Amino acid sequence: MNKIPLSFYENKDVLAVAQSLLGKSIYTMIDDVLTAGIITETEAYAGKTDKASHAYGGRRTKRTETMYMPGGTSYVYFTYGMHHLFNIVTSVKDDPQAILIRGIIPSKGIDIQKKRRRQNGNHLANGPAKLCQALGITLKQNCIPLSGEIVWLQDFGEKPKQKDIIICPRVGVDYAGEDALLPYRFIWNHPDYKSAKKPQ
DNA sequence: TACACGATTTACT
DNA sequence: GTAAATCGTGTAT
Repeated sequence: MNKIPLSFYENKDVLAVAQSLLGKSIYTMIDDVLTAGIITETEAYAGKTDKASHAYGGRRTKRTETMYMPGGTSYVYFTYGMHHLFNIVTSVKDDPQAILIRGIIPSKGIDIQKKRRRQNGNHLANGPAKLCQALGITLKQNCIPLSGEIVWLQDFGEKPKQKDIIICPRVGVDYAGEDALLPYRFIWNHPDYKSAKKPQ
């Protein structure tokens, strides 16, 4: 059923994985409901040396401990007092790299996603907290393997052409100083996807 | 214990 | 364009 194996996430090149996630489908089976979407926007967080990363400097806390898990583990965290953000841990155990999923095109269970979001159209899941709400992701899905039956990715061979990939700096990481300028954000310039935060 | 703030979204001027 | 919403987490007392 095309499920992506854990070995895919064990790649130490987080930028390569972040870019190759564009076009993959993310599935969730939460509250007995199946929902899915095609990944159209990602951001890489490059571990201990990346000032924008929660694990910068090798920081280990109760929250960041998930980032030190082996590649293919989900990292969900809660922020702004109301939003959940979904990440995929990559690389090997104790190398805290992760990829933030920033946008999807809903593809399965769209009515459910609209109901969860109480929204329609292209505002449904074009942001990292929006897609968590649409897919039903909360802290309950933190630190679980993406090889299971709750959250997983599938590959149908769909992927953007190189010319349709926009690479630009990450969003909302001004606190990271010069690292805020790194080109670690990848957007699929797809006709059915309009990022809520356009580059430039 | 206390406090400042966030890998955001939404509503409002 | 700006501001409010809202609380877990990290770091300092």
